[in-house]
Amino acid sequence: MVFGYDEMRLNALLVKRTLNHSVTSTSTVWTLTGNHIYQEEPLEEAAARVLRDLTGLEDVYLEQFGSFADPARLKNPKDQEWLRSINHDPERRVITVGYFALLDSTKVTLQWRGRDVEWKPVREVGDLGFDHNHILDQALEALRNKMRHEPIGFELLPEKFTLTQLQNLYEQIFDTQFDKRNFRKKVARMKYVIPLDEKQVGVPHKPAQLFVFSREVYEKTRTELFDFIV
Amino acid sequence: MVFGYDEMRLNALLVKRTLNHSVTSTSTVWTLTGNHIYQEEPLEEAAARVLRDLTGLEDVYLEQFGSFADPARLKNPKDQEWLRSINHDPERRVITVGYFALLDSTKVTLQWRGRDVEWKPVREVGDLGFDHNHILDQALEALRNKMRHEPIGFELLPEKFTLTQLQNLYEQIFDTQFDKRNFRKKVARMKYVIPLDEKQVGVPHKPAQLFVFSREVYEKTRTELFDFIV
DNA sequence: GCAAAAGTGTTTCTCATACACCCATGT
DNA sequence: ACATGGGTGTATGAGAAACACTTTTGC
Repeated sequence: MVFGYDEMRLNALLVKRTLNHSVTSTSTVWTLTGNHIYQEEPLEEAAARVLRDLTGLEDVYLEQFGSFADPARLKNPKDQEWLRSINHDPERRVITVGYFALLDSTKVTLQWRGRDVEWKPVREVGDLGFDHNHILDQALEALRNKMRHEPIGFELLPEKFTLTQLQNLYEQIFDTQFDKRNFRKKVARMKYVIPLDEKQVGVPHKPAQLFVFSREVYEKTRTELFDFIV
Repeated sequence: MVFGYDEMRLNALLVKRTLNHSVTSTSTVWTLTGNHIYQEEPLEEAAARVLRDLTGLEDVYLEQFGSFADPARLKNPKDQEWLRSINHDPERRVITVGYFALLDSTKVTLQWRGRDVEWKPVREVGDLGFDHNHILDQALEALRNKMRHEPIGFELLPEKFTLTQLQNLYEQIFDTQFDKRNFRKKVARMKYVIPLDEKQVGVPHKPAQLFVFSREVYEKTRTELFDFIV
C-alpha cells in the first residue's frame, strides 16, 4: 500500500487489473499495488522490490502493518476467477502481509511496465478488488497511529519544506485544522525540524522559510514520553 | 505470545520442547507458545484456539503484532532437526503471524496436555529456541506502544483492582516509577476507571478501595488526542 | 496597489511535576 | 503498639488553546 502526498492530498497508489473472462468479455478492477514474494525472499525485501519496480525509488520508508489471511478473503467468484487466471489454485489461501510506503508523489514517475497505475486521493478511493478496501483502512489507521507519536510525516514531503506544507500534511491526514501560531510554536520546540537560510523563490506572495528534518537530531533528543493512558 | 501479570511482574508463557536426537540423546529448549493453523481457520481464531487449549480461557484480549517469515529464521541445525521431527520439510519456510494475549496469570491453571509450560518473568527469559527472542521483543514493544495510548492494562488485572495494583502494573511494564499522588490525579480524570463501594478485606493494613474498568464509558468519552509529534 | 500566503505575541487554563504526612487495618 | 500499605493537597512551570494584524512578494 503506497501512500503519496502531492502538496494537496494524501493519495493511494492503485493498479488496474484486467480480467479476460472470454474473448469478448473482460472486466477491470482497481486494487492496491502488491505482488507475490519469491521463494527465498524476506518480506520487507519483497515489499521494497515491488515498490522499486513501480516507482524506481530505493530507500523508501516502509512499515509492516498487518497480515490478512482469512480463508474467505478471496472466495467471491471474481476473485476466484482472477486466481485461476494467474495459475493460483483458488482453493489454497493467500496470505497477504501488508506494508505501507510513504513518499512524495510529485517526485515519482510511475513506470510499472505498461500496467495501468494511478494516484487516487485516499478519501475518494471507491470499491477495490479483493479485500483491498479493508487493507487500505488498516493501512491508514496504522499510518495515523504511527504519525501521532513519531515524526514520519516528513517522508511524504520534499526534503526542504515550509511550515505551511507541514501543517497542511497533518491536517489532511488527521482530517482536522490546526491554529497556525500554535502549530508553529509546537514545531519550534522540536529541535530536529531545522530552519535553513533559504526561502521559497518565485512564489506570488511573501516567500516562506524552508526547513529540513534531521533524523539524527531526533534520535539524539527523543525523550520517551509517558503520556500513557491507563 | 502470552503475557500474564501476577501482581508482581509481567510474565511470558513458555513451553519446553524436547527433541529426541536419538534413543540416548535428547535436548530441550524453551520457546514461546504457539501452533500451526488449520487449513480453513482464520488467524485470530487459531490464536484464540491455541490459547484456549493452553489455559481454558475464552474471550482473552488478543492482538496481532507482526509477521515473521525470514527465509533464514529456522535454518540453524537445531531448528532444522525440530522441523524434521514434526514432519515439516525444513526447506519450506515457516510464516509465523504473532498475536499477543493479555491475562491475569493468577487466574490460570496451566493445562497444556502434559506439556511443560511455565510462566517466566519477561525480564528473566533467557535464550529461547527458533527466533523467539526476537518475536518476544517485538511483542513487548507492541504491547508498550499500545499501552501508551489505549487502556488495555486492565486486561492484565483482576476485574476489581486497587489503584496501587494499577500503578505497579504500569511501572513494571514501562520500567519506571510514578509519583503516587500524581498517578491518582491522572486516573481520577479517566471517568472509565470507576470506584466501587467496596474495599479490600483481610489485608494487614488500611484496606484499599476497589475499582473497575468500563470499556463502555471509555468508548463514549474517548477523545481523539492530538498529541501528535511532527 | 492588490492578491496571496508568511509570520508573529499574549492571555487563560489545564496538566505535569515535585514533595510529606496522617489513616485504617491485622498481628 | 507497631508494621504495612492507603490515601490526600499545594505550589510551580510548561504547554495547549484561543485569537488578529502586519509583512513580503509577484503581478
